[in-house]
Amino acid sequence: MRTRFAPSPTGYLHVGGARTALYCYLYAKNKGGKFILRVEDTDEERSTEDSMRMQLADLKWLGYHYDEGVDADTLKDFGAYGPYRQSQRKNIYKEYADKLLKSGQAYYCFLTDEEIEVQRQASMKAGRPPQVNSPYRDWTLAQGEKKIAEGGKAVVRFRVPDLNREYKFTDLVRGEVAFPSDMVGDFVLLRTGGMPVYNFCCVIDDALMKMTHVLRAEEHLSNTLRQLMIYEGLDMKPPEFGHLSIILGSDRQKLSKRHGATSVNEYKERGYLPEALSNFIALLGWSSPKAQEILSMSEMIEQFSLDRLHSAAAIFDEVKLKWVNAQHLRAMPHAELWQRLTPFFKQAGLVLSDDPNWQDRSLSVYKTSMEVLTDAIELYRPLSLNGFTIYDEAKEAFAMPTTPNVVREWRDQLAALSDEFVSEAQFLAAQDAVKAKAQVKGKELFFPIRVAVVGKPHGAELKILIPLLARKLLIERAETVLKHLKA
RNA sequence: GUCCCCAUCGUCUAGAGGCCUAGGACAACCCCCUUUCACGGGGUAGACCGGGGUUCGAAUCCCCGUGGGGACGCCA
Repeated sequence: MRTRFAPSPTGYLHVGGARTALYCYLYAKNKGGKFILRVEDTDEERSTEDSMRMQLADLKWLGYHYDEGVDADTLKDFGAYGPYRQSQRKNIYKEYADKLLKSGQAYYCFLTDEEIEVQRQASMKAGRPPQVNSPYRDWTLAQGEKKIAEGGKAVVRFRVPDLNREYKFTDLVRGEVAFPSDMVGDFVLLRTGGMPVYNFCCVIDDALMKMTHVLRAEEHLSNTLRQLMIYEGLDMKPPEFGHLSIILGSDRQKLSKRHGATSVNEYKERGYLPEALSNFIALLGWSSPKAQEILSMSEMIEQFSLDRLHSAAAIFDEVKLKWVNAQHLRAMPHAELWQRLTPFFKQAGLVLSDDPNWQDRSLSVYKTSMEVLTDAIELYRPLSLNGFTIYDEAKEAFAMPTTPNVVREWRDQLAALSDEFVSEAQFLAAQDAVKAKAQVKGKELFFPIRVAVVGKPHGAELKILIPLLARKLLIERAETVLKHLKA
């Protein structure tokens, strides 16, 4: 049993593509089969190695490990059926195109774009599907070759058999599907430069790479007819096909840029966990037999089956994605969660304690207020060891005549303690002492202390924050505020 | 235009002729927990696109309509 994901490197990895990859991966792993990655880079204009690198990195981040394909880091092929980049398989396609040419199932066509366009318009007007009717269809191979030798530029077209019949196949997700054979006209196999076209190399590769199950996006459903014709022409056995419904935006249009983030990488940067993204997209068209909503990768592998695939299109709802992410976040061991958080802290310039114990303690406090990893940045900012800034809002507290005295008392209370950290009880006691000694209450008490802790009179609750800040640091901050007051 | 696919709460879905007074999850609303917020717990509201069949019986099967989507490239 072999499945494959075959992206074309013409941009970032889209969440729709990620879901296709995920289903292929889950299915292969569930069946103990192989999952293969093939790069469909036959569009020389749009394909870039950079895109390929990005997509492979995204796939790796998602954790969909393939057994054969192109390595994400070295970009080297691995596996027994390579090369895995179509651009490196041109000679193979040529060989099969020649076979079709020789057997009369394909022919050289010298039609120009303009001529084709005229035909297309005419067909449309006549209420027929816009098909090409090539005058070169009946040329012999020798005639075509002669014209090429004389400098003619030709594509290789498949000669669609004009027997009037239906092509039927059983779609893995849709059941029986039938196409009338006259639905398509003679289509291109090889471009003028000899580069093959999707429908052709897809067939050759799926056959040569011994694919047994092809799961792909719904937009390929009608391509299946052409591919079936090629399989037949080459006397090769087609794999099983399954066409996945597409993912829509909130306006029921195909999910695109204007709906917001569509690329896997964007979700990564926004602080989503790969396992949560996978969990969420899996549920867009598949359901757990146990009606489970939150699943780990291994649970998905275990429970995955084709018969629970849903054939209707689904809308991508970021609100639910967030919820799924929060669930995964909260279920994660603190040490691991901290690791995932680290790059975001670093990027935001926060310097936090490297004491695992402290990290664990802080996560117990903050974990439930985070939905995505990036939420942690603002949560942890007041705890940063390097980042004590006195904000503009603090001037309201500075304007109070009682403030210098309150801050001094606060510092003294801290200095009188001895532990590394100040407990909630100690803080409450210290606050009461300040209140008594400085003879203030309400705003006049809370604002200065708050400013001396977080640099502004508002924000997270002190009794939660204080126990996470080293006493030494609290004293330093109070001193800083005092200096600021004198100036 | 032609062909193909799809159609259950706002959203993701369960549902394979009686188990359906249509179940779950997100979101919404209410209550409880909590000195605030968040988490958590409990509850309320909310859907079978329409019309015809078939059947004792239809969300489930068939037909038509409507709506949505896709394909019709020297893109994939």
